[in-house]
Amino acid sequence: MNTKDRIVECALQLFSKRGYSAVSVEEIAKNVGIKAPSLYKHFKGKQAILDAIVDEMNCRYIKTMHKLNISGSDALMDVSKLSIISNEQLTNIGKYLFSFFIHDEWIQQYRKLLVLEQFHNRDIAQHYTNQYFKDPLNYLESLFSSMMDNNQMHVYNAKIIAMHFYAPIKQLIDLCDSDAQFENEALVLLEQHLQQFNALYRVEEHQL
Amino acid sequence: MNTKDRIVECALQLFSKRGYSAVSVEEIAKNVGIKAPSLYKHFKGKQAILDAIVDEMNCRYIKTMHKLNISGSDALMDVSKLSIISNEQLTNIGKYLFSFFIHDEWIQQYRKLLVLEQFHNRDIAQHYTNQYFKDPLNYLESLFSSMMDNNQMHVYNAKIIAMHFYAPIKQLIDLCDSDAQFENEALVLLEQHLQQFNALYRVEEHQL
DNA sequence: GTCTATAAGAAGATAGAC
DNA sequence: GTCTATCTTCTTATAGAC
Repeated sequence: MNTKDRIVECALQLFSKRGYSAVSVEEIAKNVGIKAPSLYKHFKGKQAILDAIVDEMNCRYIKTMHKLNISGSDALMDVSKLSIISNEQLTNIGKYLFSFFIHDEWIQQYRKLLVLEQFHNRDIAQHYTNQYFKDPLNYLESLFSSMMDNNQMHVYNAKIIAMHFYAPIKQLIDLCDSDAQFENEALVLLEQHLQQFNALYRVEEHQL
Repeated sequence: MNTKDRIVECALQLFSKRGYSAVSVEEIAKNVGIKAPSLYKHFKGKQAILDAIVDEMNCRYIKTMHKLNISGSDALMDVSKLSIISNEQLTNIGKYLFSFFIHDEWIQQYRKLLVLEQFHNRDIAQHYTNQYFKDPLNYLESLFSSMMDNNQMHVYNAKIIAMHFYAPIKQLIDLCDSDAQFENEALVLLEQHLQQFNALYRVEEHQL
């Protein structure tokens, strides 16, 4: 990997733990393995590194969303392509969401960065709410909407069903971010949550 | 109010928006209306101000929890004192939780501080997970447990019911923290969430 | 592109007058 | 308790050699 990318990587790692202002340029350089002044050949300044991180991760996010919506995926499939979604498939969507957000190191570090900078940076607050609230909820709302149309789910407010599906998942993610040791417990709760969600909302499969 | 308390108040206000390390002692002093060196007559240093905030707010939290559990309250009542909880009372518990967390300025600022410092400070991470995850979930779990015992709720996993009740509320709080303008929309979603929760989980009232 | 040297300023903290 | 003056260290950033 070239030096510029290594700077972005190291900076993200440090920013995600302690926040932008608590990390010095010298510390970033040290982690990369160069001296601080060398870093200024790659970036105009400290702020430019943060901007590059946000641009890079935002770009990756858009690409990922594009992939998931167009070409499908193991778990997050195009809503319009599926007529019937089994309980197991729905459970897998929940598990996939959780482990994707938790186990991709870049995703996790960038989410932590968004959390730490959200209150004094409007753009970052916007990225955070879009990526971790509005976009997933909109996706799930349309998924559950079409499932209700096909008599696969009991009829309720689709937006609220989406919240009931997603909010517990996001809560478990937040807990893991705050304490990585919680993950094992989170996996059990995730499984139980998804089972109970199916029991509450799904029209029983033998009735289909 | 004395100067020491004003320092704590101003520091919390600033820390909650930009985080501990982005705020200078001079800036805190300026907000209080004194010069930076005067501040050192009240606190040993910057870190001592943060420690005082955490101690103070932790103390308030314990007192509040004590009140709610012993002497009861309009909305969050002692579980053991109530034999029957109506749909409306349950809805009020949810609304009270939300507006208490959102509208008390100290509570909101302290929550934001906990969020901003959680990833590099174990004590703060602990306070955050206790106050915003474990404690409310434990309270609700025992509430729903006793309601199931009394045939007021359909029988499911009480821990998961608690998550289904609380996670959407916490999610709406997080969204309001990130964007205060979201509050009106959040109130609508909160109402719909609580209604749907009752519809899903509660044994219908005329059956009692 | 990386280094050493260094400027320029900010930040935490102290001394001592009032 | 508050102030002015000051110290020291840290931090961002630049200049210029290699």
